[in-house]
Amino acid sequence: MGASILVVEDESAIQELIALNLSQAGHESLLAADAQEALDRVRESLPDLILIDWMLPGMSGIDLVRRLRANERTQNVPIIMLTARADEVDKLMGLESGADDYITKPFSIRELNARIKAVLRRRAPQMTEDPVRFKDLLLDPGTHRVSVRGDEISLGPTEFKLLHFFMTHPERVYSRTQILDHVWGDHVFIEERTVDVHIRRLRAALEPSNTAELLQTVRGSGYRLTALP
Amino acid sequence: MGASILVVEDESAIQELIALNLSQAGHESLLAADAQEALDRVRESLPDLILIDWMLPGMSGIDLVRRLRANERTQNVPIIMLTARADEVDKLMGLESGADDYITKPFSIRELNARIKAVLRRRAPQMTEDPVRFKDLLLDPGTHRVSVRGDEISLGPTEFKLLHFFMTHPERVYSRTQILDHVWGDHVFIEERTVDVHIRRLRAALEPSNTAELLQTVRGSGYRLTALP
DNA sequence: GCATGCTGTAACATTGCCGTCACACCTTGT
DNA sequence: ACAAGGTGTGACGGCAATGTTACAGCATGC
Repeated sequence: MGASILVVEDESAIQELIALNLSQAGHESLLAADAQEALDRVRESLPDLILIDWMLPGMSGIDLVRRLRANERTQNVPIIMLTARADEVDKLMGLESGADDYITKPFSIRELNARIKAVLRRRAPQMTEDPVRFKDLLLDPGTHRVSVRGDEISLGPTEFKLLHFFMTHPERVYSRTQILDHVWGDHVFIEERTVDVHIRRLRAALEPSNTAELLQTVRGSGYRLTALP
Repeated sequence: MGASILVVEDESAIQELIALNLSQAGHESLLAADAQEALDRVRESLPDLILIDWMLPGMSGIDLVRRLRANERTQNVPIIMLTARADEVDKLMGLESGADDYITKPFSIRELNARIKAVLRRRAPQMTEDPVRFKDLLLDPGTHRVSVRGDEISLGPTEFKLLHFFMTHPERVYSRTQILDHVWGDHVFIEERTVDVHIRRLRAALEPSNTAELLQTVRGSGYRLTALP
């Protein structure tokens, strides 16, 4: 814990309420009263999460979300919307505009905390250029090599990305759809069963090093890379 | 509608006022005059919502909330605080102690009803991606694993969802129809007795860890996951 | 032009789970 | 004690999910 959270809210009462609550939960809160101030704040330092009120003076909360999503720097920062209007339409618009979650006012502090915790928890680890280690496996995106205790393993491009994804997201189960999104990229239109085939090819490549059993299938859910039996 | 609501209030005038109002709204009201009585009541049957007066003889309302939140059995029951003191501080303390909402006295019946309705609407404990604990059981949807004190339990997809449902809705009896709706999804056309079979399979899987008795049969009503003997 | 390596898809094989039934057992009321 | 309904239990056929193999297309390099 101990995340930095930007609160964009014009009503000072609610702002203080949230800020106090966040600090008690061990978070650092940054405050902004309108969209422009929020954008300025974000330019200085990137928060781990942004809470945005739907109704803001000047630029609306939704427009702010769009702006944040359009900016490469901020497009991956999770956003929670606060809205007084409980209509389904609003919810949809909020999510479509790019928010990760929304809460309708009046909301309880418990609920707010739960949402924050949930959003922060699924703050996904990114696939960077750094070498990744998992059990005996060593994967280096820079040199594009995979090895087990020094013995190199030869993988095709797709198998490499697939293993890279699993090694940066170990122990977690991912559906075929999620795997397609992360490894192939969103919006690709590929048969889900194709994932199975690549899992098989990856397993075959890992087989000689006896590390294939790390890649488990979870019937009905997807696949997972695990260190446990 | 038709929720059971526990009212913890020492002033009998207000108590009766609320009870009358609740019954007119189609709710069943349970009454308790102090914190201890409230705890006793809760032990018998779990209400859908608890109204707690801030000022109570003996243990204060806030302490009661803390006690309820500390108890595994009651930690997810929504709570609304009634308080005569309108200070922001009080609001904060009430919410931080674990209440879902608060109402300052004097309050209008209309407002009370609105709050109750709102809280009940968002009451349903959701089956999220968060790990769930219940007694010795630990279920993690993210990794799709269930364990008892470290020992993993292997479950099929349906048994997993079934256990997940019960663990997020403990201490409450669900009919076979309700279980089908929640676990299989609405509008499925499946024999109700099928639920029995899956309950049996789940029990068999829990048997080795001596946690099978947590899954109780309530003859004529359905099933329930409970910590009580 | 040919060989090579990789990919996505389809088709077939296999596994494991699911839903249902039949019957045994238990509970309740008369 | 009996009947009647509710629940436990074991077995079984079916089928959906997954494993596996084969193949055609498409780059790339020689």
